[in-house]
Amino acid sequence: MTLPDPVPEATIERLPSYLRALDDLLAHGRSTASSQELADAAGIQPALLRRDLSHFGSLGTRGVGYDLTTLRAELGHHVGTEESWPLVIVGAGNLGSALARQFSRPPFRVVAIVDSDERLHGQRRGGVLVSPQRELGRLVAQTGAVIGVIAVTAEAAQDVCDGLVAAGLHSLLSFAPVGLHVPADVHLRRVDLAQELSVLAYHESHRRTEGHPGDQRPEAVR
Amino acid sequence: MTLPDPVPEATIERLPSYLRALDDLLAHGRSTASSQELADAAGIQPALLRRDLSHFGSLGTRGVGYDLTTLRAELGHHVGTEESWPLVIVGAGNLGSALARQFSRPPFRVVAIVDSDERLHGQRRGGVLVSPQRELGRLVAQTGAVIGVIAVTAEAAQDVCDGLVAAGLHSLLSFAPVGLHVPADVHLRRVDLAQELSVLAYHESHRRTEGHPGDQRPEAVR
DNA sequence: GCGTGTGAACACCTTCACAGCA
DNA sequence: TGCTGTGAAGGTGTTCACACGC
Repeated sequence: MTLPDPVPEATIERLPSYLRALDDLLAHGRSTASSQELADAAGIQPALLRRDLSHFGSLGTRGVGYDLTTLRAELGHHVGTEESWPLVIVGAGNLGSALARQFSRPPFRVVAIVDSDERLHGQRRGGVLVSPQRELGRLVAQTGAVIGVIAVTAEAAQDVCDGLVAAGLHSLLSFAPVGLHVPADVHLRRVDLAQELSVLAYHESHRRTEGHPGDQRPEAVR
Repeated sequence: MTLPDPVPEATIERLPSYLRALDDLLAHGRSTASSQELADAAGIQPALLRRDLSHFGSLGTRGVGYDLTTLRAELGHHVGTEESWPLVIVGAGNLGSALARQFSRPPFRVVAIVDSDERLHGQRRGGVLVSPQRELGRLVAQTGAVIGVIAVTAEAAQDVCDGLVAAGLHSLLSFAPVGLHVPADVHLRRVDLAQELSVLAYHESHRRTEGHPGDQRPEAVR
């Protein structure tokens, strides 16, 4: 109705970069910018930025560029930066603890942390109490958490995932190094740190072996 | 020479999943498996797994499947799991500290951690001393680190990145929420935690708004 | 017969290049 | 004239479906 076509996933993934670029330019006192300038700030090609923005309507002015304040508001509205997103983190180990602090800034806030290790219960992580894992359902209902973060071992991950889905969550971010199964209406994203390192190791293994000098990619990465 | 075509990046990114699937099946006492079984274990389509493996030669046997030990050895060789990869981590904050522990398992090992905050110098993170950031070059040379991990603020990231490149590293993993610029022969991968959450927030924002029931994706995620 | 390996079709994403509007 | 918005082309990745070899 409001949007003509379904915004491509690849575009959605770039919106945070665009918001950062907009904030940067606004902080420098700019009020308008061309796709060229915005793309430079975001580290991509101008044509791609224009195509991405076009999915949200005609936000620019031909011959002029984009009004930064208007664009910022429009994109922010779509990403939901105006709202505040309550998170629940499962796992208060090294990673979970770091995430508890990392994720405690607008538009996100950590409203609950649970762990199966009862020695951690009652401790705080970034100001939030660690609760027993069996209270997960009650906590989600009570706090209204809408995004679940899975920071537990590969073995425990599927159970935790099922628990979060059963608690009514539809958006999950997993750091566990396993493929998780979720119902079709649940959005699951994975961050696999070991995988990232492995990809680098792969390329490093092949640097001298098959590294034709000059067949690499362009300079900027997002 | 040895490999006919350049292995697609997407394939390389799936190799860690395949290694995990292989280890799982081997741990269950299996010695052979079909692409169907392997794909199930990795959470993908059989055809995709066959296509991926085909880039490394004819590793299976028609009518039978794949020999798990052989395949494990072959893939491990390509990913470089036989070697041990020394990492240097820049930034000993919440995230850097968690990563120092997270990344201290084969085939990776943390050989150095640096931070610009001198109050952290001399402390330990997962058994490794935190050193002054200005010693980065010397430490890389001394320890032979080949992969650099950037766990600093967005503002400091480009400087740190330049420092790691100047120190001779060609493989970098950045957790800073900015687009970094590197020379063409450097492999840079980014993990943007805020971006992951933002994508979930985007979908959550649109769950009721435009959520046609039934236009979602299949069940497994890798 | 069975399951791999792969040509061909398909889907998605990015880049090019330019028409069209301020 | 200058820059957006976009049709068309190009590229990359995935799925289909079947010929081929064990």
